[in-house]
Amino acid sequence: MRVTTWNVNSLKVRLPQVLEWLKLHQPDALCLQETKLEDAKFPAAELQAVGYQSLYCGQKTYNGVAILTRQSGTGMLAEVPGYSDPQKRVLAANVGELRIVCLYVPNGQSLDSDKYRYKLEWLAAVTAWLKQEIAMHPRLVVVGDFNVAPDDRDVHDPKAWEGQVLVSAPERAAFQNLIGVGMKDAFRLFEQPERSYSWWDYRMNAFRRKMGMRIDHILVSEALAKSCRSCSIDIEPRKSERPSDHTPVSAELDV
DNA sequence: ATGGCTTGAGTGTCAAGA
Repeated sequence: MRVTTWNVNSLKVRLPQVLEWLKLHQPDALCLQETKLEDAKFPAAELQAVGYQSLYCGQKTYNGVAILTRQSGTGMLAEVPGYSDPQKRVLAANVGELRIVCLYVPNGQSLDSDKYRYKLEWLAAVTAWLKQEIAMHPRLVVVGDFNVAPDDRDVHDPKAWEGQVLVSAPERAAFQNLIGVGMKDAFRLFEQPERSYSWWDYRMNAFRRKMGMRIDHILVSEALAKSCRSCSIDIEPRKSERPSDHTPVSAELDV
């Protein structure tokens, strides 16, 4: 099984690229964030035409998550039980032997923002829920835009970013806490190129200058880690016309 | 220099992203 995560920053704008990418790479599951679409406007027919079924949970303008699969997903859950949140950021489903959780972690804006407090509270709620998920589903894959660069090597200029949102100590601790439910960062199970990032700012030619961050992640449960064959970032879509600022991250699992 | 692009909403120009 191959599982991919991609923050598309508007599925309406990025649909042609998503269709093209699906035809080229044929993952078993493609998890999307920032679809920015109400459910009534989700392009399920266009995706069906290239062989993918859609599970989605969206809203107008902001947020929105989806899981596209070749075989149908079951056991869909679109919110953290007991944590009511009008922002559509969570989607879980069983796909084949896997339980897949797709997350769009709040950005946080800045350390003194209410959005930052929301980010930490949200991560704590999700972590508590994932403890239950992994107990019920040992073959758990948690993917998405985490809006946290776990380590300084995930940041193009750690000095400039020190203490900022995406890298601050409380965010990194929250990320480690989430990992602590029994997950591994699939990307770091393997040798990787220097300066591997999944997001580059649209401004200042950040992509060309390799000024990025690794904030999109695939976490695999410890039970799955030994069957993980690879994890890689595909920077090709970031080179296209009207790219998303994020690029796909994929993992291959022997299941 | 709190900008720099991009998107959505909506038709002005601003919020939000990261």
